[in-house]
Amino acid sequence: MNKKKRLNEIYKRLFSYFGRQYWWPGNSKFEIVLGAILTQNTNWINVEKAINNLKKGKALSAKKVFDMPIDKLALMIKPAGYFNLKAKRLKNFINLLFAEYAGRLSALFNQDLTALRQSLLSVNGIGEETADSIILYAAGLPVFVVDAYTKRVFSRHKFIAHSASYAETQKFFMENLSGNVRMFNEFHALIVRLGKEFCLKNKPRCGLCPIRRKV
DNA sequence: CACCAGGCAAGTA
DNA sequence: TACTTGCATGGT
Repeated sequence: MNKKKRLNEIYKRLFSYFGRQYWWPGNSKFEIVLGAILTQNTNWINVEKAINNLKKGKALSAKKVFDMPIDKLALMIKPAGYFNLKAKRLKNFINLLFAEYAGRLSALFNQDLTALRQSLLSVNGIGEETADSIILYAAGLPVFVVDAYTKRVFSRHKFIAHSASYAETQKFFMENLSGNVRMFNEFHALIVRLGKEFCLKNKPRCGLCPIRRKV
């Protein structure tokens, strides 16, 4: 079986096993954008605590975050880790949103995928994965999100080179998956679900744990 | 105790 | 271009 068929078969099996993942968790596009920045190298449980702090403080809106002093913002998102850094990153994004898009996500998202990606990447603190997460899960445009699990699993299973870059990995998925936004959404979520639940804890042949063991 | 979690940018060679 | 390091809380 060729790579393309195998890749689509893997998606089918993951979906059959785990079912729909209902990503991105969150009740608004703004919450998704914040979550995307807050979850950088951080457990989602900790991100939820940070978002709950903002909810409890009735601060979960672009305007509220824009008006909030950065020190106060940092304190509220503390459970998400790297809180000083992430407070800056949130501010960087919000400042662009107000400077260029009148504080409206709908205005930011009202451009083609390439232009939107460039806009997001221009923010200090938004890299490729965060940008693509926002594009796919908040703007609903077709881009495949690549994360550490994706590279780890699919390089160890020889779909891509171990040295594959973000762009190369993304290209492989987007050129070989038969589906579109719906499938990109579910596939990335399923890969994360797989990583969360099925790492074999450093056993040989585990394609999920971060430590590379000889097989 | 060690190690990791849905990265990113800045510094170094 | 290709590493290395700082950032930080909370769970296992």
